Amino acid sequence: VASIIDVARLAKVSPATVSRVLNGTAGVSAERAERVRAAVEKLQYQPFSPARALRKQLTDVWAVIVADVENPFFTSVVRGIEDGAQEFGRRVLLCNSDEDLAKEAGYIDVAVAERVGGVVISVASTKQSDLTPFLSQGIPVVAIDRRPIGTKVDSVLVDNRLASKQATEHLIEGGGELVACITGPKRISTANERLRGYRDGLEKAGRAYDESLVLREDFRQAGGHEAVQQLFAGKKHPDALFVANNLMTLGALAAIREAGLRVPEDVSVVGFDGIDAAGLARIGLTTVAQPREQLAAAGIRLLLERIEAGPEAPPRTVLLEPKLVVRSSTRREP
Amino acid sequence: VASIIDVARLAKVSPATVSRVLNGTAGVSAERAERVRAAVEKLQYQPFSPARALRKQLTDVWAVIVADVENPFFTSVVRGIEDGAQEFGRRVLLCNSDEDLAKEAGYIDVAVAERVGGVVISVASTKQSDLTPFLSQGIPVVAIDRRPIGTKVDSVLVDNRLASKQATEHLIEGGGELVACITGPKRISTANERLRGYRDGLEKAGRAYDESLVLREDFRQAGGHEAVQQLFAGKKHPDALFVANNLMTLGALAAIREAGLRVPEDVSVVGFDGIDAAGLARIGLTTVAQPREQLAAAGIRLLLERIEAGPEAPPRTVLLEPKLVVRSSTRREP
DNA sequence: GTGAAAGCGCTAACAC
DNA sequence: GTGTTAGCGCTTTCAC
Repeated sequence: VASIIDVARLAKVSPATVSRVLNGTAGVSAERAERVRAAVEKLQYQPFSPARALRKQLTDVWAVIVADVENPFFTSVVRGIEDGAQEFGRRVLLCNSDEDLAKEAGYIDVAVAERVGGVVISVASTKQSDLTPFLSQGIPVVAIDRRPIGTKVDSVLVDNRLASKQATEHLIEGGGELVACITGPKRISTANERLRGYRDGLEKAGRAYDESLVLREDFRQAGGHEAVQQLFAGKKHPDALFVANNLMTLGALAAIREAGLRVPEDVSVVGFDGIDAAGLARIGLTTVAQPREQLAAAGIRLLLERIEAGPEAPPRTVLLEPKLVVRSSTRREP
Repeated sequence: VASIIDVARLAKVSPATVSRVLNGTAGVSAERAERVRAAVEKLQYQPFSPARALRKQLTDVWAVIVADVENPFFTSVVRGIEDGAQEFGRRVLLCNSDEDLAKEAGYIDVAVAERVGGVVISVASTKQSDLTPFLSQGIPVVAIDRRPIGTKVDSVLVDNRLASKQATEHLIEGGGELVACITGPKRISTANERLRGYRDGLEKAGRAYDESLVLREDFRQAGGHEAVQQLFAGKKHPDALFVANNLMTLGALAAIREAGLRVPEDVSVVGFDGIDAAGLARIGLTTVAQPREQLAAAGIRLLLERIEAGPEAPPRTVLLEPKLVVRSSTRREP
């Protein structure tokens, strides 16, 4: 609990000099600097961040708000952001909104109260998430993965629509007669865009859109499981399936297996985002691979540029291209 | 960027009154309180945390330092801690040491500099991780999952040794003749304890300990993969395998599959900790299930009790019992 | 190159 | 109940 004054006293210099040595803000004679360093060492002095933050009206912490920390996609992106932040001497306050608007709003307040240096957020709801607190306080924000509407913020998004269209085409080309789609809730932009791409794919192939083959569930493993059960309980038995989320894909595959069906012989499956565990299964999963590292990297880049440019610069959007990786969970051209 | 003074001015009261209304620290007449709330709303006032922290010499943030954010075991525990922290109005600064001592030391410094209200840490190295900065600054710490030696801190640990012994016995009872073990680096206590339990299991069954059947690799997927390749490249081909980590188990199963071997017919496998993806594979994984929720809950409990009791109270250790869950990746009694 | 001093926004001790 | 005031630890003018 030593303060800068204790250090100054011990080193027989003024607090200002200690500050200068520690921050390298101005020249200090070698001899005195050495005394300061010795005193710091001796007292185990650690500058008290809140005092500095109060003085500078700014924290060297960034907040990362994600919709689900337990989703490997997000942890992977978070990890990338954290690594990047570290390079710039920034710490990361990780907040898990848990797909819950109220929790998200709470964390947004926290980030504002802390006057964090920047925010990277993957919103819980495209329409309802409210980013205006950041904008009104002049805190730089970057939205990633999910599109927030109603606020003009820098964004790093993925071309979900195109990739989903390709995934659907791939299923049809492989002989899929009845292609089903499992996607997420309406409040999540990625869920909608992926559904949109699925429709594009059907259209391109001249197939009719059949509502009974489309299910919306939570972006969780249980959701995928449930959806598959419902699909196969119905009259139409799809022979091809596009699952628009990584966790759901796990659930869907498990349910397919429980139903005694084979992949890809009975049902072709395309998932979304990589799942490490896919290698574990006997089947290699055909999937739309997300550019996780690029998401993190572009997020950091936009954030830094925003910090640099100030709030007046026009918002920018980076659109990344995911890629369909064909493995063995889908049938090839007949 | 409104401050408490702006609010006071607008509400025609003193800053102290505003503070009292916001914190409920003392009675304020209903009328004035209402004026204050209106002013807060009008100005979009958010108290500036660093100023409060400076005044109170304490942050309402907890730090959670984990060894690997990308490991589902840790994210699950982190999530539990975060949920618990929220209940007590605490935020969580998540730090990923990435199994790296230097990175960990950096985060420990940050946590000290922020004077966080408490720390939950899963150390990168049993022997080398240095928790003394917390103790010397009087910051409450709880170690979870991995045992830190050299410092007397509250700990929530799992009885790795016993569970591993049971896992090994199970493999032997199922007809395992040559039981191999893949574990982690020496610096990680859980790796050592699990190995120790494996030896206990062999001993109990009167089997000799064979060093060539024991491999240490990183606690990562690639490590498990590599280890299996090495094992089967050797002269002795084990017919039973205990993998002492969740990610490694994924790699090990993949490598076994690549080698054209069947589980459990050719190789019985027991993993450590649940892997959601196990349900996805054709095989249900027999595994030592970790009490993730209990780890988080006990961690929070010890932290709160430590905060309550102060630094002088004797450190406590909670030992949790993991449970062997038998599924279909192991052969049953012949 | 160095020190004295002011002040960041908040809370708590003190007066009334 | 309420306002006045001091001070938390730091950085940054401003003098010298």
